Amino acid sequence: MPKHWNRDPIQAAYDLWVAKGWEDTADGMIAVTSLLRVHQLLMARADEILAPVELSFARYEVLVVLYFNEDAVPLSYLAKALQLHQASVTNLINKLEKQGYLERRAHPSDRRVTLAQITRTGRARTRTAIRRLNSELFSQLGLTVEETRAMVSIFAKMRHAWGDTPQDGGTDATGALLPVAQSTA
Amino acid sequence: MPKHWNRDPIQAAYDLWVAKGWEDTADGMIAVTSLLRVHQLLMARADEILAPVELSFARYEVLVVLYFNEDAVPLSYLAKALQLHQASVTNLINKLEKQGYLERRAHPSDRRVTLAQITRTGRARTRTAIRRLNSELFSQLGLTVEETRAMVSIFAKMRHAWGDTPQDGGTDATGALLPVAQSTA
DNA sequence: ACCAGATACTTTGACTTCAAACAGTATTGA
DNA sequence: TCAATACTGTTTGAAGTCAAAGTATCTGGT
Repeated sequence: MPKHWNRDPIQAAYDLWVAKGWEDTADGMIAVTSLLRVHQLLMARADEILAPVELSFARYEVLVVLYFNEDAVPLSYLAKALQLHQASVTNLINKLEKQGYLERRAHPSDRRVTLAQITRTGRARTRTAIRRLNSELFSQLGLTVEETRAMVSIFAKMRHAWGDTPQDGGTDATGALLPVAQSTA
Repeated sequence: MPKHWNRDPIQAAYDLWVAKGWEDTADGMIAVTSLLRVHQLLMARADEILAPVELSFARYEVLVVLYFNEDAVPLSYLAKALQLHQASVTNLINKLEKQGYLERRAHPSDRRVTLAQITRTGRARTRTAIRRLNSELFSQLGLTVEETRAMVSIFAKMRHAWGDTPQDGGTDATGALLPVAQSTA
């Protein structure tokens, strides 16, 4: 085989950055770049695993929230829980309702609110989806437990550094790493 | 690992998994979940930083490839380099051409091929974009150099485990993916 | 030389996301 | 009371992604 083997593109990018005199940001650059690549692979695999269950990962996430809430929840709650735009939630709910995995309900006292209630079919689908993801994705990352936890730990630090505060205004920093920036007044 | 104070949603998810008896996959689950969240934050920030330059991160990535290739490159090369679908490349190239940051060229010998050539304006934009990302994103991850490199290392191991081989059929899996360069130019 | 199959790109359509504008409902305060 | 403001959800439109089908061109085997 020819000797100009194809190098890891990410390593190549690192060298380019250094060659341009940006060695001080080269580590961060490839960190972001490889995160994007891993995300791409992860999502492709997840959608592949969920395809037989007729779910995308986005719709799976909605169902999981409902699965763990026996009561119907407001759509606005889903937007906060999943950190999605309201319009995205409306869109996902439309699809899932059309599939028969959930139903819209009226809020008993506040007529602005629409509630989402998972159906029996939805429950069954979600169970299957979770089982499949557990066995084919979450346990197959190719990492040791230590590495996995190290990664989660680093992500937690990043989230806190970026002011990714837990939902509504809690002042306590989860990782106790950094004070939570007072984002969004 | 902290306990159950005001819900970091990801920690809460971990507890749910354990409560269901899935403790063996709970680590992988929150690893995937927090990766998605960090990706979400990262992309939002990147697009925010690039907005004044009238670029999205997706279009920025195309320009960076062209920026480091003085010669025009085939669109199919971009698809491989960025791991994108051909149709996505066509779409991005259309936008960038409309913005005047690149031009389509004919391949001298193979008339199937379309080449993309960055323009002077495109070069200037790319330089600005890189400068902004370097100073406002890549160097602001909120991590130490050691943590950043550890993260890259773990990503490399994941990509390797998932068969994310460099480009076209490179069969040699030397340790190129493992340790992050010890730079020190 | 010629035709079958590969390659390169574009087009069309589905999906997911956000932003902005809109409509209906609740809350607040003057 | 009632008008200004806030909140909830939907609609519409733009961006980006993929899959599948279509067009044009090249290549290879006979």
